Amino acid sequence: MTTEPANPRYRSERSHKAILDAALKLCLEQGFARTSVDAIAKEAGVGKQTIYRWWPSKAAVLVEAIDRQSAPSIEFPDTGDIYADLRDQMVAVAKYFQTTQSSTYREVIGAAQSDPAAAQAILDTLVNPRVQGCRRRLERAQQQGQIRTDAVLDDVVELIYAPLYYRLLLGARPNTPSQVEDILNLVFDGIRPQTPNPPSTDD
Amino acid sequence: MTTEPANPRYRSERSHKAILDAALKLCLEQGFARTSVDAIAKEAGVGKQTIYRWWPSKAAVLVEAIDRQSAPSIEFPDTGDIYADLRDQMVAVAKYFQTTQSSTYREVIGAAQSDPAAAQAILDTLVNPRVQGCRRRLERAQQQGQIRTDAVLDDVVELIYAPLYYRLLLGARPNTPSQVEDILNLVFDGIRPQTPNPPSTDD
Amino acid sequence: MTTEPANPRYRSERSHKAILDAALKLCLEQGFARTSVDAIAKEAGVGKQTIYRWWPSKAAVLVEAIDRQSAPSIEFPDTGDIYADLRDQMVAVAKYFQTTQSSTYREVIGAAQSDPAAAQAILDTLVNPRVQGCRRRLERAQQQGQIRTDAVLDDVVELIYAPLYYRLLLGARPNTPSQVEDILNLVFDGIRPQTPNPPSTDD
Amino acid sequence: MTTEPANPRYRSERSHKAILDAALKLCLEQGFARTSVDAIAKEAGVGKQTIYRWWPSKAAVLVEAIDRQSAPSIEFPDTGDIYADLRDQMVAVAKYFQTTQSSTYREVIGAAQSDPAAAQAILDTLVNPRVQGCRRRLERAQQQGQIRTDAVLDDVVELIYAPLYYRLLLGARPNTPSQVEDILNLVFDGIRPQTPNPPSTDD
DNA sequence: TAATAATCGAGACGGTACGTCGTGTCTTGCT
DNA sequence: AGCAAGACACGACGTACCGTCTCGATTATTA
Repeated sequence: MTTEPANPRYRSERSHKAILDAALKLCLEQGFARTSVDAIAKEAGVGKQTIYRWWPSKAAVLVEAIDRQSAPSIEFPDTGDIYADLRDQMVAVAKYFQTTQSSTYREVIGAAQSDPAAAQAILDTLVNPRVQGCRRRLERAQQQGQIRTDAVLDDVVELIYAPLYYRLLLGARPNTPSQVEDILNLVFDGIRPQTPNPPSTDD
Repeated sequence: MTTEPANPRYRSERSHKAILDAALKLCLEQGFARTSVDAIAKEAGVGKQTIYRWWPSKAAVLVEAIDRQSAPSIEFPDTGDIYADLRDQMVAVAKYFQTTQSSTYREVIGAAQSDPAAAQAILDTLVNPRVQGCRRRLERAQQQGQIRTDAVLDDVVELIYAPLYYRLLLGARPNTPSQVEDILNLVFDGIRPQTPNPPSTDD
Repeated sequence: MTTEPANPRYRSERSHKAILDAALKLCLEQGFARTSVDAIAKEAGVGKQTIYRWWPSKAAVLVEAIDRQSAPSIEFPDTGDIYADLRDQMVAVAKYFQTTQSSTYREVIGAAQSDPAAAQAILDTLVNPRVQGCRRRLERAQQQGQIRTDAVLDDVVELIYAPLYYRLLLGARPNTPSQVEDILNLVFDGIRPQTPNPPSTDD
Repeated sequence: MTTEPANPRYRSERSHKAILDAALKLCLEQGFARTSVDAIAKEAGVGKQTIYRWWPSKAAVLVEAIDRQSAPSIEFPDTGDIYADLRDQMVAVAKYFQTTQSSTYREVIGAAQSDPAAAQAILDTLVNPRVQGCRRRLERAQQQGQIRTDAVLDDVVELIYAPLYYRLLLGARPNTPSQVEDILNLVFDGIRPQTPNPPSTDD
């Protein structure tokens, strides 16, 4: 795990799990900001020192907890239809971003703005693995001719995920499935007017 | 600012400005998280009460301070070329997001993840005015036929701004001018392969 | 009060008193060592900071509290009979040293062994005023010819008080009134054998 | 030492000594209060458990360590002149009480105010053996007519030692050889005015 | 011009949480 | 099998801030 020290000489597996569970539970109940390390320790039946021994901060605990919780759903689908796969994945993310649970993720990203180590942990543990999954799926699609060959895929990944995070973190508009689809259509077809030159075009 | 009262009488004007200046200065020097209300009050030569009289939180102070600082650059350019205008504006934003000053903005957005009132202030004061400026510019471009008529402009605005915020807040990659241009090209042309020949589907 | 800072710009008299009362109460109930600053603060309905603002340590709080409690009994009696006065005072001290309350005093002296500031406060606040009272009484007695003129009174004071503290702090034997009287007789008459016959010294 | 088990087998002898040495060394360097059991264990190259196996507390360790250190000087001199012997012994104690090493002893007595077991160990191990030595010397002197026959020797011992401890633990005045002698003269001759002439009473 | 009222600086207040240290017990794995 | 090394639950430490509440001094208005 990213946020662990190099040398877990030995750690109590029971305590480890109890800490992650307690952290998630309390954040769900009262929010990340209102959840103190003391409270996590008490809820987990653990000494505060044990938390500080294995994680550098409250945020780091929750990065690992969130990761463990969401690890199963990490794989990107591949049905052969890149549009459908992207849509399904984005809708799944959008739905998660609408849940109460994701508030914890949101607040952890917020805390990471003042905590470079936490920011790095988020990237390494939560964001990049999923981004890479998306990228690999895009690569296959590009090889199959479903995506322009000149598209820089790292940019494409960002273009797809960025609106979801924008809405999550700025809160201007909620992440709804229909808007996800609107965004995806724009990403596929662009905003340039349909080429006025005679030989053209889709709808 | 949203939370200001009707009658800032007496000595208030001087204090008001001193608070905003002190807040920006301290955040620049040591970051938002390490800047306490006490410290702002002391730096501004002001009683703590005076700060709480006008703003509900430290974040709210900085929303106003950042707004005052960036107010001049709020207008969206209109040279007639929507691509060039978007590129110039995005590059300007990207450059700002690379500065040290923007760290304060970044941290304030972070704090807002646990502070709905601050989140609303950010939207109302900092984000929405600029978003609306962008939207109005896009409307003119759409009327001039530079953008597809079926594009939903609110979505387009998000698609343009989201990657900038994504990089600001997730920190995966820096906001460089060249990447801004790559993104903009994707937004304009989409990722779907060119289909010059009318009858087509891939696979 | 000795242990207060020079500049009590203003302090809440209510809190001040509540802290001293709470400290004495908790020490009486569970002993000085088992009484934490947190507990005193909670019992007094006071913030911990308020304690640390006015006293450098838990021991300093209790020095002041004990002083306030015992201030009334500070005066040394003067009936004209120095022996009787010393006996009465010593017996009073011995009785106090046998009470549960004095355990707090005892433990505070114990803590002062590792805390020079507390040691000084004990001397200045609790010990020296009483020692001076005793000394002044001895001076009057010496002038009245009830005490040898060549006796160094500072030493006499110590000789009188020391056995009381010795028993208090070493705990070899309890401070009983009868032993007090034995000691006092020794102090008055010395241990040298009576030498009524003019020519005498033992080898 | 009181708390030692019956069978210190295996590697224990080396560890036992290392613990006592480490404890004394650390207390000398940084004081008893700032010396933790962990630190002693580390310094001695010993597991913490090994310390707790043999002693009930840090104070108990130091009682034994101090005892071992001062055991050689336990015997009371007997030159035949009780005054000279007492003076020599008291001066020796006074000198020791002025050394840095005695700070450890002082602090251990301090800690014992909140630790009855330690208090008992101090009495049994350090104080009573020396007190008994003094008492036995006084007995001989009394039999030789150098001390009043009606003097209760247990009280006399206390009267002699108490001022030394009073100064050690209260710290009002330092333990100097000359003051020791003043005290001793008072103990021998008392404070009552000389009444050499048969017919006499004070005022 | 003096008296009165308001506004503010300074900072004390009751609290909560922090991250560290020390305690005495328990666990692991080396020797 | 015995021990060092140190993880563990626990509890206290002293500090930093929070947001509220005095307290006086200074200012502005009214008498």
